[in-house]
Amino acid sequence: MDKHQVIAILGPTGAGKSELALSMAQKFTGEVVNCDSLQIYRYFDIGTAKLPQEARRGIPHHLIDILDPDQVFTAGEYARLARRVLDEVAARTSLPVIAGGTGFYFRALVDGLFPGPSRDQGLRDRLSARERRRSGSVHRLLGRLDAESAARIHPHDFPKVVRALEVCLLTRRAASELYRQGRDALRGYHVLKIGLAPTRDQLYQRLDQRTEQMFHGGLVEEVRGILARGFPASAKPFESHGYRQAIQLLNGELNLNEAIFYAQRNTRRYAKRQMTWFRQEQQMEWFSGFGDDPVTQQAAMDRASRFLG
RNA sequence: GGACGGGUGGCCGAGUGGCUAAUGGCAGCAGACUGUAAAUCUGCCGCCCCUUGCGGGCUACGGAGGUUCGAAUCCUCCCCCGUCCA
Repeated sequence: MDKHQVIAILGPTGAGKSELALSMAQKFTGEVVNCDSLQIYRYFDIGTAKLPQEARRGIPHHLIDILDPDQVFTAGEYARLARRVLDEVAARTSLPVIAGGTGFYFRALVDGLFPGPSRDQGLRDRLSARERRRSGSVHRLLGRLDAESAARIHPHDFPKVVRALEVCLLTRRAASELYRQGRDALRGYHVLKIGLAPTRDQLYQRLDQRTEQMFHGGLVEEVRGILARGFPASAKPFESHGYRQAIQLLNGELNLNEAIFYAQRNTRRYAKRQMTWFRQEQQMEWFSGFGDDPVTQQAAMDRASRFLG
């Protein structure tokens, strides 16, 4: 059975994924499929380093600007949408080029999630209330229902404790047991995973610069505009580095220098986490350097050619 | 010249006789991650040693002495920094 081909450009933020993906799509008549959990949102442009429409050289970009900032979105949701996009792109014999740094979304797309229930806000509210009453009680409850998950998840990691418990309560089975049933992996595609790995010093330097530029280039105004549209400061995407500090700046909790400092720091930490994540990703083909560097780009292009050829 | 305040591990900064290799933050390193993941969480972080568990050794709180069973913590002198008075 013949499979379609997909190229994925992965790596830490600021590594030049968007640029490389764009070049790839252009060269191999492809279309870019976003795999970034924040570029999914409308109006979040500057802080997410979203490629402006004018810079896309006419190449179609998918899964960007498809959600309002107050809409709840999940990895499962992403996987469903992305798979549909992949099928559509492939159907018109175009090459899907996935680009993004959200490793979890990418894994949900390619490896799949376990067949479990969706999130249940009501249940979560109740669990949160319970936790507030007695700290640690939710983890203890998980221990009774699913000792294996409880042992694996740190008691302090509340979000993960809640999800495991949610699965247990909704399915009346242990989450760890359900995990063993496997994941619904992507079928019908060969995926070439290209990882961008610039040196850390250079990456951090670029990130620091970029972050500062965001603040001088309208990030705060962008945030003000989003709020003016009626979206609450409590919206999920505002919890991300850069945006969080912009909100705090607007609230007078930070001055500009502090906001930049914290945004830079958190961005660096994020990049580090991404590297940790992608290091564990199977079958990655790593390229040193930035995706917008001609040498790196050429090397990646050559690899892609062999993959497609 | 005089009066105060201060010199602590890469940085900031607690600590004011033993429980202190020394709270905490920053920086750094490593890791986890199965439906809000740019989120959330964990570990290491003076040096060396059996990679053996709360193990052992060495060097550490400006410098040099001293008091003490024991000092980053007390005393003396010296050096440096800051503020003020001259």
